Amino acid sequence: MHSKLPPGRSPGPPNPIADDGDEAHFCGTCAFSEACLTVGFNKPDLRELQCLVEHVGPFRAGDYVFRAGDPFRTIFAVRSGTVKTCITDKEGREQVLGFYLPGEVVGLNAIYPERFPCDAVALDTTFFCRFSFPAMSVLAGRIPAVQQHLFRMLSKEIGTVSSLAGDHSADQRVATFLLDIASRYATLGFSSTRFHLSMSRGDIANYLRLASETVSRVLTRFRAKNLILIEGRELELLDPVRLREIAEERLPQQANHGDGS
Amino acid sequence: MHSKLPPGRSPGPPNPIADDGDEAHFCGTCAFSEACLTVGFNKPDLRELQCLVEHVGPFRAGDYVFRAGDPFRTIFAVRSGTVKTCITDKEGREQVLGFYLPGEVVGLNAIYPERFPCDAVALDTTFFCRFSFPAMSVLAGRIPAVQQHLFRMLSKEIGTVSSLAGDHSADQRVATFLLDIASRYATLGFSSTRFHLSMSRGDIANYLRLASETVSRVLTRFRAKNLILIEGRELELLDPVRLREIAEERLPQQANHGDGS
DNA sequence: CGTACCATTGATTACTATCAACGCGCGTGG
DNA sequence: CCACGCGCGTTGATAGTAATCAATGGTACG
Repeated sequence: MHSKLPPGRSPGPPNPIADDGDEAHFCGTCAFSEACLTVGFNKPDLRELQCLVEHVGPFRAGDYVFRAGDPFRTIFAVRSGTVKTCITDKEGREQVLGFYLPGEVVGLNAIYPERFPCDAVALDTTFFCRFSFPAMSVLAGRIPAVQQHLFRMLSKEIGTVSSLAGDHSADQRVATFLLDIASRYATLGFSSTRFHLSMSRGDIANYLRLASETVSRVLTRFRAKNLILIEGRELELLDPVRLREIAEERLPQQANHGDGS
Repeated sequence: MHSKLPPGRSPGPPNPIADDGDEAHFCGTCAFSEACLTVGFNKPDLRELQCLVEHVGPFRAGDYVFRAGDPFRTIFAVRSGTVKTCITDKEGREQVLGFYLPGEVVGLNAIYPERFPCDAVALDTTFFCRFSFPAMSVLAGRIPAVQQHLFRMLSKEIGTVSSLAGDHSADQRVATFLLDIASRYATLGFSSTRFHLSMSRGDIANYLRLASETVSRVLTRFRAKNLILIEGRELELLDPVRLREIAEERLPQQANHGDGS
């Protein structure tokens, strides 16, 4: 189980894991569980899904799962651990595109270019279910639930990426980020108020288009306001309601004097 | 040129249009042309594609094509005109998510939520091919080329949205935007150096996460450097190479005095 | 012919990046 | 065992880019 986190991982809460599946069954939290359940675990169709999946890992923190430019053949569903995707421009500057938690699928943005447009890097010790995309496409042609699931995942990813689009203050971005991660852990059945951040401040900052110092300062400020408890990468959300307000507030400074007009 | 634009549109430069299709044929520039051509124009399969498409329009500038919250049933391929998608938060502030030119498809981000997550607003007089998504899914199950095309469009949209992600200077953002629009017009077979911007400065600014004053200033600066000619919404790229450099340069601070040199 | 919106330009503000220094934990190697 | 280096995170001081506030001219439209 999680008991043996390979490198003498210091104390701290165990890492969420989604490995209730085995050779014969998919993980309950797997990105494809819905499709599988719809189809039914015992039908021959499922056997085919089983055949086109491969369990890979472990990847250690810092390992590349794939690299920008690699030919696209497979998509990766995270079983346990965390992944970041990022592009590196020619000057060597990195741009974090996203983080993927257990049950989420990495690599969908590679279908169109037919090459991975970004790197994927493990942040934790990470395991995947690897699916052959061509095989899955064929299956999708025969099983509407699989096809629909792929469409939905792709569409969802568009929405996820768009949500970063707005021009928000540093406070708003950080609050939104914390709540987003929390809700994704909640989906996995883990605590939505207490969890471990697998990524560094630098990665968070990069993802949010901020400087890492700014992220540090915002977190310090949130802690001072008793909105969160944070120690290293261990986080507890003390006031999610207020965080939500911060994330959504639109008026950076409401110096509302009598603008009653 | 493109013979008959249905409603007698007032003066002004002709708007790029992609309506070489008719009842029996799809537009050559249509987002689905590839799928159609792969299948073959004369096969029975294509007849089904024809059956699930509907030509709708015209929409006038400012008209809503769909609104956030509307139930999702159809996707829209732009035949002619331009569309912006945007979300409006509860305080009434708008956030532009994207612009869609002829041949591009609007609405793919609605598959997952099963409702449109954003508004779509015509910026021009605009016509669409409207596709029933459930019907198209069924067809995709039988015609691999159609399914593949949907996957590719979805994946491509993820990449498009991600490209806004980076933290770039105002100059970089504007240069990137101009080149992106130019290349998309080029794909349509129109000039890639001279075209009409259908959207206001405010929309561009909003899309790029800038203030409209900033966009104005950048454009003025680009004109002063002889990188572009711009008059109202008529634009000519005089030095796409240099614009590309600006879009990609990494060091914001370059004390360029003798630029024109 | 007035109203409203768009675009441009100027002056000022302010948010966040940048530069800099320091503490801390950890692995390495003397 | 302890010195050392290194990456990470925090905090402080300063500066710069773009937002905001403000005013003007142009243009479409009723």
